[in-house]
Amino acid sequence: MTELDKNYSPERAETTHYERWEASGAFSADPGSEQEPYTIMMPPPNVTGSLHMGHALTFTIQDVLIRYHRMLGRDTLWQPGTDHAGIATQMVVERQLAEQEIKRVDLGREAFVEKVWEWKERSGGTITRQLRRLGASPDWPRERFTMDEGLSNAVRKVFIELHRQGLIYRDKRLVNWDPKLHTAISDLEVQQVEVKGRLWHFRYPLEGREGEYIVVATTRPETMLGDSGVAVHPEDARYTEVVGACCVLPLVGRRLPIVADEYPDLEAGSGAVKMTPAHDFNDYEVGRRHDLELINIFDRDACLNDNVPEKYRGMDRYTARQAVVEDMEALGLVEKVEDHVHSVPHGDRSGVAIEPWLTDQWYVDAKTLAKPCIEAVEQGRTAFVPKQWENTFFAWMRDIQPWCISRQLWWGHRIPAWYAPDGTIFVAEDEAAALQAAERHFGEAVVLEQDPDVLDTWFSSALWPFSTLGWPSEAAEEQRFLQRYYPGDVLVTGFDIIFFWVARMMMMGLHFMGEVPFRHVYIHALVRDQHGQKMSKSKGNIIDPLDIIDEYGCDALRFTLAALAVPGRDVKLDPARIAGYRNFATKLWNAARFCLMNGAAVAPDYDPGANRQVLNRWIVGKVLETRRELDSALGAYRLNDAAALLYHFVWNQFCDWYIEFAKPLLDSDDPGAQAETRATMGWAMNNLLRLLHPFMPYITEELWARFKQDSDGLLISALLPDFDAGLVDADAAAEMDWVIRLIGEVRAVRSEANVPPAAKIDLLVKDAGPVTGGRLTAHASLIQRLARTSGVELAPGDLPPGTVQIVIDEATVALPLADVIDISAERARLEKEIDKLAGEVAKLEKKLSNPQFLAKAPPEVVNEQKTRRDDATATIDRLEAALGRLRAA
RNA sequence: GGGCGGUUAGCUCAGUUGGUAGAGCGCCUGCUUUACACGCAGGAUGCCGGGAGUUCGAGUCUCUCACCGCCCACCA
Repeated sequence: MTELDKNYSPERAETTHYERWEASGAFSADPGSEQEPYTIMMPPPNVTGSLHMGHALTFTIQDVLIRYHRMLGRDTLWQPGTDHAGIATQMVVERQLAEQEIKRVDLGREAFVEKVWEWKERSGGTITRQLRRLGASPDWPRERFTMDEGLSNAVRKVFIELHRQGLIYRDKRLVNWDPKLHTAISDLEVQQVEVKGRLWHFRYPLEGREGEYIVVATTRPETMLGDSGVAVHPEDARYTEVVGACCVLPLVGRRLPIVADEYPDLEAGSGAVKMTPAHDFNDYEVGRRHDLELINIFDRDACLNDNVPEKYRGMDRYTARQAVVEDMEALGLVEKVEDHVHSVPHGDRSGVAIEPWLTDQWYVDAKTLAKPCIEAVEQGRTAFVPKQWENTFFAWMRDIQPWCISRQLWWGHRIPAWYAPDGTIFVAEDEAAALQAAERHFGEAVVLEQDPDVLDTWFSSALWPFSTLGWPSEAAEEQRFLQRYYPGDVLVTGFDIIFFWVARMMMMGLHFMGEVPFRHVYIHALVRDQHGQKMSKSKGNIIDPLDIIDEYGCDALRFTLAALAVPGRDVKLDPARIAGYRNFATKLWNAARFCLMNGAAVAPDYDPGANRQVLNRWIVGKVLETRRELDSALGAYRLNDAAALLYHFVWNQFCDWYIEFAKPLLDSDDPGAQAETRATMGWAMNNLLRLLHPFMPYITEELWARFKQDSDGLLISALLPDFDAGLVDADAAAEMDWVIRLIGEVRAVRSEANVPPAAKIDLLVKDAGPVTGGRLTAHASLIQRLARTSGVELAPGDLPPGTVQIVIDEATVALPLADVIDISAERARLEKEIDKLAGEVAKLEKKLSNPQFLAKAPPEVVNEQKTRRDDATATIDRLEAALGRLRAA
């Protein structure tokens, strides 16, 4: 056996095992397998991305689940890939070009897209390389990119189909326009930002009534240049008289009808609202009801266009705001100005205020597609974990708005629509098909122009669960793949993209595959810093997972994230915790080192059921029980419970007790016991490594080579041990628990009574409980070693006076310490213990004397309380007796 | 305005069907106990945010109040 170094070195393990895993084919799904498949669709990170803590959490969770199911023998598919991330990627490349003073428009569309592809080839692999550093084990040969040919086919096919079904349509309506990026964005890409602004109260002169005004309030004075009406509430007595009349728009001179509409709030502002239907979503609706004119006053940069008086043309919206206010003031038409805090919609990518703008865009009829999704979740065909997210999902889906899917960008899936000179639209697979359709339509060939826009990135992501599996290819192999791996078992993701992505995958999956895309949606939380602050560059509190891996090792990071991944709660990442789990890795390493130093190894003919030593029978049962508890924790996506379980088993059972107890047996001159213990220890380590592997793949793989049987390959491909109830020995467990308690008590006495550490003492045991007769002698060496005693014997008769006594259930153990210790300290210890128990007895007595309790509580609970009281009372008696004997000294 | 989550040991947090309050880190006291000081042994610390209710019994269920956080909508 090779000696191990004193400490585990993560770098070495992390640089050797990944390639071996990958080369072994362990990551790959096997469609020919007899085993049941287990599928996770990896949420494709942005191709521009680099690994942050949120990624580390989500991919660790997924990798734990995948490795665990792989070790259950399932045929696992973890489908990896990246997202082309339309706006994000286009911005990255534009920024790089800007450094060379090249502009996108100068390059032209084709050349620019070519540049983006070049960038992708050069730099797009960062995130997947970093995923490898995290130890993630997806099926890399199946890696997909949302702009791959196959996935692009899927996008076109879906677009064409939905269009044919009337579920995709072109419409002219107000959109969220990003004046910096020059594109429409969806409602979800809009962030509300609190802004300290002002509320200007303007006087609009009433037509034909000298000196009379209607006062309107606005936060955006510049939009008045596009006003086409004023609205008041029909029940607003202040204005009944002017409804139907007109006022005159200052600076412009336009006549504005005053209309009555339910929209204005009687309480707010002046009660009268200026209407700018072309630049405000609410005004747009009011305008439609009252046939108000739509006056578009902005160009695509949100600068004023020719529909405003000459002096304002070309100004940007903020300059215009100032100019309008000044001019209104000059006219004496500003009634008052108030400070006003309100939210202003901003583009989440550009960070500038979005402008509602009237344009032609493509929309998905989300309302229709959402219906089956709502039903599917109601019926539990897809279940959210934790369940409370279903409410969020329902709320959004039930009130869903049309989804604007066209983007005025160059990087993305070009919309498969062509326009004839007369505006007729032909949606088709490609230009040739469109031309053909046009020719049929017009009876002659016409020139077509393709829609210049691309699709929202989330459109292609919505197809991910089936487009990555080969849909819509008719090829037999891909059909079989799709059949086998759709729907997936679980989707693991953060709550922030439930709407962006989860909902849309549900829509597309149900519509095109006729079945939900996944059975479970496991929603994990955000990773925050140790004080609960969101990590952000501006706060400077970012913890980079790669730095953590360098400092503590990948396994420590993974184990930490798993241990903190409580369903439904945010993850607060405390570096002290990571160090703690790094220590855990070291502990495991040294336990293994001890095993090796003592010749522990898996013996080919070893049968755990044939163990004769109680200690060995005990640990075998414990290992298997741990396996079973691991199942129930992971089955409920409780990775934190699973991690805690393994941590405590390894440290507080295996290391603290089993290894310590094994020492005398390993030193023993009974060759049978020695051999059995070596073999059991090897078996236990072998299985512990399996249980830990999903969480700590590197260190376990590193150690595996030393604890596996020759025929075993890599740990990643090993199976978890089978649970066998026959190997769980309850008697052995009771016996070992008793011995552990005894040692604990002796240690406590020694410590509290200030017995010098080097002093060896004798133990006399009366009524040794489960450890009867010769069994006590069998454990004597364990007890001696761990409690630092010189001998352990059964007391022939009554316990002698002048001894310190320990009470464990029915047993009393005497330590002849009277001359070594501080008697008063010992007396205090016993009295304290008696007090504690007396308090408990009092509480139990009160409960047990309550007739209501006796009548209504279930009998087993009553009995339990009685037993507890009786035990405590008996223990008090023995403690009192011990106290008496101490006094007699 | 609508909804969700949180408030448990000094800190960060577990506590799944109501039935003796837990972990990690930190703290205190000991320890060259030949796997491990990234260690070992022992110890202290909680009216489980306030109030009310249901129940034989509430950290756990209901209502309410307070504070913190998040999501959605709106903000003329």
